[in-house]
Amino acid sequence: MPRASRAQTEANRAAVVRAAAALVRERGAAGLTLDAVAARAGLTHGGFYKQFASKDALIAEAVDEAARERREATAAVSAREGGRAALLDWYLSAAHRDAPASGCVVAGLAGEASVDPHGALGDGFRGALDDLIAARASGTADREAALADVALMVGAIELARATAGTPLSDELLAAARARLAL
Amino acid sequence: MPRASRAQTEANRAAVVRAAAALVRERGAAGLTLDAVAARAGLTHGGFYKQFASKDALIAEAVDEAARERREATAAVSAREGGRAALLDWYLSAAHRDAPASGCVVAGLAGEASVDPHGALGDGFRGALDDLIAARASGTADREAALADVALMVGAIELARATAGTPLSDELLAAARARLAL
DNA sequence: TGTACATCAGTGAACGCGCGTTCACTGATGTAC
DNA sequence: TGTACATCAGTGAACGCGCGTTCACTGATGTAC
Repeated sequence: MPRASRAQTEANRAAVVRAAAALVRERGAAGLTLDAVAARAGLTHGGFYKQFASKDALIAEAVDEAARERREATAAVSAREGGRAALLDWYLSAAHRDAPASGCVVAGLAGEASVDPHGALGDGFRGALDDLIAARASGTADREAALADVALMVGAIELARATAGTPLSDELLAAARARLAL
Repeated sequence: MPRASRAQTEANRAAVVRAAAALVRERGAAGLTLDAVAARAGLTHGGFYKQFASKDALIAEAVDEAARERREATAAVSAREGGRAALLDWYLSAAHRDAPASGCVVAGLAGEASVDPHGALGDGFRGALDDLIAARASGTADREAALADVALMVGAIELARATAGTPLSDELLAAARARLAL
């Protein structure tokens, strides 16, 4: 399958970024392989460097893409009546726990970002974290409370994922919901 | 430096486990290399398989060792007057944020455990998490509150590490302290 | 509009490095007498 | 207690695999006329 059209080329590039945005949340930046990304986008890995400077450059774009996807979904929910509560319900749900690939990028990458804050994903991660804080703080003036809320949300879902399949997992999500519903 | 005495052999093995317990918290299980562990223990990596079945076996021991170290330190603090508050003060301190190698193993490995709950560190991680929950719950009957507290503690320190060097990092720790001091 | 040709996106294979794992070797330790 | 010898912890080098990166090649796309 030689030379694709310009439109196809652009579509392929976007598909690669979207595939990477999913995989980086599911497996982390270190666990993401170019082969897996290309396969998910329906391509082979050989042409990768025609479109991207390096794996790190893709990671950076992927984190931004994941943040953008999530920002749009969050904006839609937050705008509704009772948006703050609905956002929480989703964030601390079993569905979100079980689908990291389409979930919050902050939750998916917090561990890696904490180990290597200056890595390829650092800047994008911090941008996404700012988004999440802003989303939680929207409609309130209490930034300190929003910060604690976000830390709780991220910690709860990460621990719930680490204990998935055990009773503790659901308990953690329920405890976080109870705390934040106050 | 050929054949070491039995006492030396035992000391070397323990040094390797302690080195791994520090490095696994600092760099994660995937970021830990046998070369780095051996060097930190004052050895070369060649003799590694005389003592351990695999890297994964070392990881499992290292996580348990890290949990043990932390349990002892925690027990000492918790036993004191105002132990619960003192534990929090340490956990959410800049010192703890900046020294992951000697810090809480749950905070250090939550990200990796959430991405790969069935990996080499999964069981040890969950054991350490149970310890942390028990430490926080000690003296209270409210398990649900303890679960939310732990999720907040872990989330706050992870996000603080990911943002280390920015004002947000200290803000996150302060917000978590304020929330838990209630 | 059609034709000739240059471009270049994607393929599949190869390269090179890092790191887990293995191995031949050394010589002090530990044991048998 | 001393001597002879087998054991084996640790060394340094090598092996092999995974994966990021590079490259020669293909043939449809895009352009010049």
